[in-house]
Amino acid sequence: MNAVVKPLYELVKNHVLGRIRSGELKPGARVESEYELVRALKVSRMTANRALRELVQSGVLARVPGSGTFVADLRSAAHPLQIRNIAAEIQGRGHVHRARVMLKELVKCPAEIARLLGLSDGLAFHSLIVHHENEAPLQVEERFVNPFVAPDYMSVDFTRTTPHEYLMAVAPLERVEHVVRAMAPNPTVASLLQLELSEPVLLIERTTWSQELPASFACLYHAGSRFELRGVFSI
Amino acid sequence: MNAVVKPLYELVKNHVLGRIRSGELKPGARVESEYELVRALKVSRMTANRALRELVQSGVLARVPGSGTFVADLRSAAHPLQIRNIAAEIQGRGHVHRARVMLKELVKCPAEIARLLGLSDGLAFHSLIVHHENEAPLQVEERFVNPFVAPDYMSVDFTRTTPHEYLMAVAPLERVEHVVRAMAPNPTVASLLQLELSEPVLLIERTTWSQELPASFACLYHAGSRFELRGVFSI
DNA sequence: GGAGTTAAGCTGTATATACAGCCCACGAGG
DNA sequence: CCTCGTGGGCTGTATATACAGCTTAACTCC
Repeated sequence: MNAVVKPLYELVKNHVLGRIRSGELKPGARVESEYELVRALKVSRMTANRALRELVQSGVLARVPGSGTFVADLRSAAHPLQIRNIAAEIQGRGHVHRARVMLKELVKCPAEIARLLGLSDGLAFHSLIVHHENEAPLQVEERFVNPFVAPDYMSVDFTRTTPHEYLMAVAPLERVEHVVRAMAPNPTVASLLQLELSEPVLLIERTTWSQELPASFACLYHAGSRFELRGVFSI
Repeated sequence: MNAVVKPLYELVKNHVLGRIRSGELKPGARVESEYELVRALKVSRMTANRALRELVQSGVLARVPGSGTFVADLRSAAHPLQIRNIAAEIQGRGHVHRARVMLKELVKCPAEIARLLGLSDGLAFHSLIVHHENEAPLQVEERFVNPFVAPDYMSVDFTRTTPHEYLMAVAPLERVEHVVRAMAPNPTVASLLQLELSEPVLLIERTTWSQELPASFACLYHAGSRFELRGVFSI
């Protein structure tokens, strides 16, 4: 086994990261300029620039044109979490994913959702699907879909393709907005997730846009005791 | 007002993004190679390379050395969410943040937490703080801190600095792990958040590492009806 | 016809060079 | 003493060039 040759810009990044990790450089402290790195580490300025630029993008550093590069103030930095496709997540755990389609219909949707989807007549496709992991219900997915964006929504077999997958294939995704909150389930959701009404539920609201239009609004309900979101952030 | 001159690599990114947004390029489709972009858009290869590299980093494209560049399969892409500092978030809304320190002590902590923090004797600092937004309780923060990482923890005034801020200042943060879930509150948390026991709570568990050591483990409890996490993802 | 070789095309990295624009400190001149 | 200008240092962007390593397809030779 040969030692893996690391790219030079990675070495430059680690040089800076090491001084931050060790505590030598605290938030707000000044980092070497590109030219100083060129002289100290015998690299080209483009290499130093790439290293620093990538550290800015990951939130470790902040740069002020004309002034210098500084360790970012992590107090206000946001730590990322990730929301993944439910079917992919279940399959990634090596388990079996199964979807039960409870409803698939064209309805006049609530005024607030019609407004959100930009529907003048309020008519939208509506689906209610329960996603199972090894036969245990994990997620209830209630979705309203803009018929102008996905006119064939009613003819899709959602036991084979998730609505999210279908929408992405038929209309290129442009923007996704998520809201996560804890709530008590309504009787329908509780029964579909096989929960008591007192058991809390983790709700993810997902709104998607495609080609400048609101494409769909989904409520993803999960049993609090069986579902969690995880995220790791490393500098 | 002059029109803002966009960098060339942004124009190249938009050229590619436009073809994806319009639906012309679907997931898996091949994108122009760097040399094709050089010829088509009259830019240098480094500029095309930067544009494509940044689109890879944002998850829009995937590159295969020796083969080509392709539109990423968004079905498996993860959408980012962000967890922010509570005091910064409240102040960002223009509201008043106030912290009530309920406990600040050295305790023998539960075995599982001792193991998590790598404490052989199980002795850790323990604090319980309620964060208020305009005098309404928003978050209960229970935290166990490794005394070897932050020996002065007990002498800090947490009505002026949040524990998270203090820990970041005293020991450079290296890694943060978050777990988000919905749960029913225990009586202590319910009373501190002024909730009924039946009202669900959004719990964020945060574990931090500093200089190769586990530094702290925190449980952040929020009233489900007053707190939510938000995230936007755009291509 | 099949197997092995070769060439073209691709990404990934690295360098030297150039110019624009911003910031700050220093110094000259009022 | 205060103000204005200037120069040095910094980031940001852009180009031309080079080489390594990988993949794929075509082509040659058996």
